[in-house]
Amino acid sequence: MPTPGPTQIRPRKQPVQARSASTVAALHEASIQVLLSAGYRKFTTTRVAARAGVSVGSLYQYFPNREALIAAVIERHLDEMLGIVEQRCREFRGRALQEIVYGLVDAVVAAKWERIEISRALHEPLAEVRGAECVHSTALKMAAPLAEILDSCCDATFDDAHRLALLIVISCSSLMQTAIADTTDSFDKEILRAHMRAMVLGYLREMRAPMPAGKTSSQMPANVAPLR
Amino acid sequence: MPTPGPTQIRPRKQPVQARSASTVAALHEASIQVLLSAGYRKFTTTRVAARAGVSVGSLYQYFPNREALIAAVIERHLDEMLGIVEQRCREFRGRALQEIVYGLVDAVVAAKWERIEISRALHEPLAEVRGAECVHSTALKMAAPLAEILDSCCDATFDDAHRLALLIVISCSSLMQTAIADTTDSFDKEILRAHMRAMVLGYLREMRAPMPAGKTSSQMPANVAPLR
DNA sequence: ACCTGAACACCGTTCAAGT
DNA sequence: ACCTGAACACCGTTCAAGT
Repeated sequence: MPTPGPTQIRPRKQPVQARSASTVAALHEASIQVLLSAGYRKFTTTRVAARAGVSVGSLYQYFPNREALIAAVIERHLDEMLGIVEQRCREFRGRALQEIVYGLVDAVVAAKWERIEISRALHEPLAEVRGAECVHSTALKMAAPLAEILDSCCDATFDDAHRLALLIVISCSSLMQTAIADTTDSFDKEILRAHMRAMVLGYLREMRAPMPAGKTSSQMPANVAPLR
Repeated sequence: MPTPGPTQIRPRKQPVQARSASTVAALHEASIQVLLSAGYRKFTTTRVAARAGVSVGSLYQYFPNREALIAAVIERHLDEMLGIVEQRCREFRGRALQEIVYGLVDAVVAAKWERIEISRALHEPLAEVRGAECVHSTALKMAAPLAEILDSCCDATFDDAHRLALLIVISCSSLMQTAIADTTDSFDKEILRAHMRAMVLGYLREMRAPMPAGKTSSQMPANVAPLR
């Protein structure tokens, strides 16, 4: 007999029929709606199921528990942010350090503010176990292209670019998240953008390795065509 | 009759007899023990009350709800961190920028790591509404002495030191919190300390105002006696 | 293959009854 | 003044019964 093991932590069945696929889609959509309209405190399996127009039992057929449900929303959101970073990293490849930093910071801040409602609603679950895992794995995925673009930079060199990249990603993410969650609005978008630019640039300038031959410092951004 | 209003959101009575004072102390202690031994997921009013050796009813006589209970632990922890910052700010008054930054970063990182267990356990509640409020008000309280020491710096000048200070506090706090909550240990204490030094120093160098007459740049730390 | 909803265990909070 | 603990409402999760 094939794998008679207990049904324990299996990530639940995948939808195979049409109606079940639409059930999953409805649950996804309902999750976001409940989050936006009621907030995480009222993010209840019964409430989400009701909003999706299905029974709780159906919900548990596709999501093993409440955390997995919220994790789905988190993952979608973080994947969007990852996409922005990856795209901008391709665009700014080979440019000067300041251009790279400004371009990336601006893109990320803009993207985050476009999703400010959902970002706010996700603040609490992001700190829970499952959410923190998603955050960490996304940070690792973002650090890769960022490390690459740092290495491609035409006017600076770094030792251990990957570690620098990871720290920048974590630092900027947590800063933006805290700023967005702050209901007193101590930092608006423009102020945060300006300070994040200075913080990342200042950090990288502090950390850059002595220039080797072949890279020219303090020059015009070399005429390297951006990738594709 | 004096204030016949409803008993709604009153922060509960203060202990006036000896036994009730000890009940509050026991609840405080039990909260920390439950948090450390069972984690926030199992931080239950019934569990805390049982651990403290009192009934749930007693708990609700002094804490209006579960959030207020965890908030008490959060506040104590953040107050300790605030104390460290205030003390170090007094010690490093008038020193050079790099000395100030290194001294403060080192002190804060060391203090946080001495409380790493409770810091980890508090990661989730820190993101909840009540916790975020505590974090924000503590950040404001920390920014004040930090702004002052930045203004006292003997080899750099800043416009709007308070805003810089607030952003540094928020940035460093959230970075440390994320690093500590990370169970995969991507950043150990020493690495984080080194990077935080560079990040804060780089940021401030990027943000410093042009030197006015009267402050000397790139000098030995002027022989200014630290306060008291 | 998928859906339903009653049922169970557990938790936050209250309140009448005690000392 | 303070404590107790049963009671209530609500939530996460399961599972026998359906189509």
